[in-house]
Order: sequence, then structure tokens, then C-alpha cells
Amino acid sequence: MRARDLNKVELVKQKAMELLVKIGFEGFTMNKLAKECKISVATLYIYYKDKDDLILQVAMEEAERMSNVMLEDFDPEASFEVGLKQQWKNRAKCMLENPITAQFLEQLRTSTYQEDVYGTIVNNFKLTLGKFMTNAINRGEINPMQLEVYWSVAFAPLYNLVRFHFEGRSIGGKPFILTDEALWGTFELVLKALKK
Amino acid sequence: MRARDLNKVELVKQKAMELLVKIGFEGFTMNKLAKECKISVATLYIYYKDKDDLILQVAMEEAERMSNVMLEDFDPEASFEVGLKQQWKNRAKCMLENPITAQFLEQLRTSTYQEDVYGTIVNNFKLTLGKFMTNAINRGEINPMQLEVYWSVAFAPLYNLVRFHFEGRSIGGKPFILTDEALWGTFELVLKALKK
DNA sequence: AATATAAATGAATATTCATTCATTTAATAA
DNA sequence: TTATTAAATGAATGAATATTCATTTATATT
Repeated sequence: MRARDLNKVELVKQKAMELLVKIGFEGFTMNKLAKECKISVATLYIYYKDKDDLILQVAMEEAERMSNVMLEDFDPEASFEVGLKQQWKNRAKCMLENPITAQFLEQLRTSTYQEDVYGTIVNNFKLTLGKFMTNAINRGEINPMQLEVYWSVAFAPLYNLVRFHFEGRSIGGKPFILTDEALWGTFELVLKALKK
Repeated sequence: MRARDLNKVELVKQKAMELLVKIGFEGFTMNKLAKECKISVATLYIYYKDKDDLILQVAMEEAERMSNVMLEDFDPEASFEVGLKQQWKNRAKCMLENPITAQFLEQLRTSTYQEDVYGTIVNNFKLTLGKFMTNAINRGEINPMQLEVYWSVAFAPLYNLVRFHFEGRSIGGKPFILTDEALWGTFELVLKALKK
């Protein structure tokens, strides 16, 4: 018996994300992916049933992996300020250390694959987050609000900064680099918005 | 001479966006679009040079149209609170009244077309916004910060709420509807974050 | 070392898709 | 009304793309 080359499997996953981020769904093909990996296109069909299966499996694995990292050292019983800061730390680290994956998952959001990925994976993740917000409300640390409002104020600015960082130019003409100063300065603003 | 049917041209534009939003770049084809419009594919090639040209032209026209609406009644010399409120009003109205266009332009952001669209159109728009922020800083209404930080705190929560609204389910299982209350409640939070 | 077995492959095949072409249709201008 | 002209079309065409297949290759087991 010949064993499957796990490095090759991993390579396929990485290159698939790279290629999708680089040329978008509109340009992505199985042949390009195979060429990029320097393997036969037939090999892709040993690993995956078809193109959809490939994209979906890669997406699910990465979404799961990333959401696990995002919960590291996070305690939903922690105080609001400490908990939120930990969330920012995890999310920023996670995205900045995995730029391809982060951009790939972002890209998924406006594709037909979104539903399958987000429907299944991210659920206990959401529960933890909801519990954290409810705790903060019950303790009187923040005012009552809808979870969607909370999420939008608490995290959308962070995701947006990271996006500007990846795009490298954002609004003005000059490249934007997300420094620690900018990151934590923004965090303070968000904290100010949410705290009573 | 036979005149071009402008209703048909408009129909193509609308259906193109609808289809792209519905089935993503990965599923979009010229034949599907033609069928959707109940016209011949060949007609598409009278209006547009090729597929890229079609997507790009539709995108540019819509991006320009939307960014014009977003600046209606906006005065970069207005006070910070008044100006930001007007921006929120315009953007919310614009996206909620043009859901397809809004989602289509969102989708573009993670495609290869992004560069061409955003590079050209949105520039004087950005200048106006930058001027408004600088004014607010000079008047001492807000603290000095990078334009990217400002944008991320001032608008990312709004865009995120609208996205949740379109997705219709967002975080929890129940559908999320963006009410006026949620919208303006969030605005107050953002204002609190930014004002000195 | 020999065998067995799945991995891996290069070269098809089959399908989908963008694009073109030969005609027809409708509207304008004469 | 007729001639003219571009719009509009249905049916190709050919290129790109997903997928399969007949072989070969490598490795674990005996």
C-alpha cells in the first residue's frame, strides 16, 4: 500500500486558497491549481470529489481552525474589558498570521459556499460570544443591545482595519500598515463606545 | 436606423447584478444572463465587448451612481455630529433602497475587478471624506487619528449591520431586521466612540 | 525480495462557456 | 412607401474547463 502524501494534500489546500485570493472565483480552475502545485490535475480528484467539494472542504477546515484559535484563552466569564481585549488580540493575531486564510474566508462570504460553511461550523463559537455579551449586560458593564449591534460595534472596525492592511492602500493613496498603535488605539475607541 | 432598446440595456444591467449576487462569480455565465433577460446572448455582445467589459461597466456605473447619492446634502464643513449623521442617513438609505447594487458592489471587493473600479471612481469621494475628518480634528471635535482608523470606527459598524440585514440571519438563528432604532442606536455608540 | 494496493500521473473525453456569424427585424430618414 | 442601417437573434464554433481513464509508481506488508 502506498500512503497518501500528506504534504501534497496540505500544499493543495494552501495553493487553492492562494490562487482564489489572487485571481478570484471568476478565474479559478482545477487545471491552474494543479499547475500551481506542480501535480497532475487527476490527483486533485483523488483528494476531492469535484471542484465544489474541494473549495468547500478547504473552507470548512480553515473556518474551523480559525474559529478555534479565536477562542484561545478566552473566558466568557471574564470582565467585559478583559474579555473584549482578549478577543481583539486573538482575532488580530489570527488574521495577521494567516493572511491568505483570512482573505479567503472573507471572499467566501459573498459566494454560494458561504451558507454551507457558516451554517455548520461557527455555531458554538457564536454561543460563547452571545454568553459573553449577556454576562456583560447582566453585570451592568454595558447597556442592553442586540447581539448584531454589539458585534458590529465591537468587531467590524477591527475587521475593517485588517482589510485596509491587506489591501495595502485603503482610502488614501499611501499604503496603510496596521501598527500596534493603530490597533489598540482603535480598541480604546470601541471600548469607549460600548462601556457604560 | 433602428434605435437601441434602452429598457433592454437597463434590464441587462439589473439582471447581471441580480444574478451575480444570487449565484456568485463562480456560477455567472453570459448564457445564463441572456436567458434571465429573455434575450439572445449575441445581444449582450452588441452592448458590451466581452464578459469582463460587461461586469466592469456595470460596476463602474453603479459605483459612481451610489457614491453620488452618498454625498447628497453632505457638507464637509458641517459640524462633526451633523455631518456624520448625514453620512449615515445617506449610506443607510442608499444601501437599503438598492439592496442588489449594494451587495453586488460588496462582492466586487473580493474580486479581480475591484482594482479597476475603485481606482478610478471613488477618488473625489474620498477627498471629501478626508476633508470632513480633518475639519473635525482642527475644530477639536474629535482627536487626531489616521483616516483608516476613522473610517473603520465611523462606518464599518453601519456596513456590518446592513450586511446582517441582507443576510437575514447574521449571528443567531433568527432573522435580523435593521430597524431605525437599531440603526440610530448604533450611530449614538459610534458618536460616543469618536467625540472628544 | 515479491506482492498487493492505493497514489499519482499524462493523456484523453466530455461538457460548458465565451464569442462569432449569417440572417432577420424594426425603426428612422428619404 | 421604400431604402437604409443598426439592433436583435438562433444557431454555430471553438476554446476553456471539469472530469475520467488506462497506466505507471511508490510503499507498506508478507
